[in-house]
Amino acid sequence: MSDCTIKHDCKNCTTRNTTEWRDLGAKELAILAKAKTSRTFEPGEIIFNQGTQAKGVHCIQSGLIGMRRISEDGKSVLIRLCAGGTTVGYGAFLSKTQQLNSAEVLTPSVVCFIQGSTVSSLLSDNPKIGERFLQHAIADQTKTETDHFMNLTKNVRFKLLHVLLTYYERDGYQDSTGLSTLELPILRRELAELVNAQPETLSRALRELQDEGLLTQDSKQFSFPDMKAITDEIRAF
Amino acid sequence: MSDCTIKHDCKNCTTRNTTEWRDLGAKELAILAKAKTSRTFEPGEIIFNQGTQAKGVHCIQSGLIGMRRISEDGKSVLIRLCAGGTTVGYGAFLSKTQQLNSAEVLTPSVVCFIQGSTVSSLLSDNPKIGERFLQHAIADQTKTETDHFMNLTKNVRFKLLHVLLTYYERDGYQDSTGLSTLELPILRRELAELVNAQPETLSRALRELQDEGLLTQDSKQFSFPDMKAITDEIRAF
DNA sequence: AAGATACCTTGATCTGCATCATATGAATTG
DNA sequence: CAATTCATATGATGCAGATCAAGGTATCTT
Repeated sequence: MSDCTIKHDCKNCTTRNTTEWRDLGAKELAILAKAKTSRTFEPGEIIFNQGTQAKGVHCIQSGLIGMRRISEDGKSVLIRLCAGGTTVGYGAFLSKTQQLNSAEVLTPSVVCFIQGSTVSSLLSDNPKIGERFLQHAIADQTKTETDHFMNLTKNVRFKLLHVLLTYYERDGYQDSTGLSTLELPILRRELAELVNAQPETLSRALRELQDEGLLTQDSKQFSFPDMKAITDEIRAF
Repeated sequence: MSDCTIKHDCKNCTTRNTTEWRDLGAKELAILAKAKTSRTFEPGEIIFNQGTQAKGVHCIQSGLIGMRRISEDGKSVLIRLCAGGTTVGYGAFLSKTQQLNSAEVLTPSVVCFIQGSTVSSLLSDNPKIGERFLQHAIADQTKTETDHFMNLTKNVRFKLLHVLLTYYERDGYQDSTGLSTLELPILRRELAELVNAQPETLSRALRELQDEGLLTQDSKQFSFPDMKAITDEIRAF
C-alpha cells in the first residue's frame, strides 16, 4: 500500500465534468494536475477520519466511499455513499472545522487529493469554483434533510425499497432474460446501515419483499420481477 | 394584516452583521434597502410554502420561524428553528428548485424579502456574498447532519435535554433567586416536534426530569436546579 | 480439503415510543 | 361567569424495530 500514488492529468479525467473543476481552463487544469496526488484505495481503508482537520479536499475518481459518523458511545451511522465524480471533505476544509464523518472506502477506488492552498487559489481566481461548491453544498443539504425526514416518517421496508430503487436507477440493467437487476457491491451489514436498521431487521425486510414476489436476491445481486409495484409503493417521495 | 409593509434602511439593521449582507458597502446597502420589502408576521402565518418556487430570499430580522416539512400522507416534522439574523429560503432560490420546507411563524416576527434579481446582482457584483452563502450552506448542512445523527442514536430524554440546554445557552438567565431559567415561547406540541416525538411522550419525559429534580416547569418557563447534572449527561455531543 | 473466520438468516424476547382514551386545567368567547 | 375550545397530562395498550441467542452459509487460510 506504499507506492500506489499515481500521477496523471486532470484534463482527461473521465469524471471531472461532474465535479467542481468542470469549468477550469487549460492553465488552471495544469495547476490542478500538478498539485493533486492520486492513489488507489482498497475496501476498509480510511481516506480521512472524523474529528480531524481537513488539509484539502478529496475527489473520488472511481469506486464507492461511505461517509460514516460514530458517537462517543460507539454507535455508527452510514450517513451517505459517494461514488466517482464526487468531491468529499470540502465542508470541513472550507469552514475550517473538523471533519464530521470518516470517509471509508467500500469498493476499490481511485481518489485524488487536492491540497488546501491549491483549492484556495483556484477559488479566488475563478468565481465559478465557488459557485460550484455552493451548489454542491446546497445539494448535499437537500439530500441530508430528505434522508432525515425519511428516517422520521418511513419504515424500514420503505427505506429499503427507496435505496434499492435509487441505486437501480443509477446502476441497474436488464439481464439476459429481461429481468430488472442491480449489483450492489456492499455487504448486507452496510445495506442495513444505509436504511439505518440492524442487519437482522434488514434480513427480515428483504425476506418479506421476496415472499411478496417483489424481489429476488443472490448474494450481491438483486432482481425486481415487478418493478411497477415498487415504483407505485415508493412514488411521491 | 394588510398594510403591515414597512420600509426602513438596511444600513442600521440590528441583525445585518450576522447575515450574508454584512460585507456590503454603502452603495450596495442602498440597493438592498431600496429593493427589499419588510413586514411583520403573527404566529401561525406562513412565509413560504413547501413545494413553491423561490422568487428571492427572506431575512428574519426578529422573531422565531419554524421550518416545517410535511409528507404526502400528512406527517409533519419541524426541521429547524430560525431566529433573527438568519436568511431562509436561499437554498431553493439559488438552486432554482422548489422549497423543501414551509417557513412558519412561531412568534411575532419582522421578516424582509429580497427579490431574486437583487440577490443575483449583488451576488455577481460582490464575491463576498457568494462566500457567505457558501458558509451558511455548509453550516446548515452540519446542523442537519448532526440533528439526523442525534435522532438515530439518542432517545427522547437526551434530545429534550439537548434542546433545552441549547436554548438556555442562547436565551437563558438566572432568576432573582439565582435559579437557571429559560423562557421558551412555544407550545408543548412544538417542543415535542423539536425532539421529534409525540406530545404525550414529551410530557412523560418532562415529568421524568421533574421527578428526578433536574427540572421545574411553569407554563412556558423552565428552570434547572441542577445544571451540572444536565451538562454531565449531555456532555460530548 | 479441513478448519477457521466472517457473514447472513431465523426465531424468541424486550423496549421505547406511538397511539388511543380520557381527564384536567387554562384560555377564549358569548 | 358559564360555556366552549384548546393545551397538557396520565393511564392503557399496541407495534416496529432492537437485542439476544443459535444455526447456517460463504469466504479465507494453510
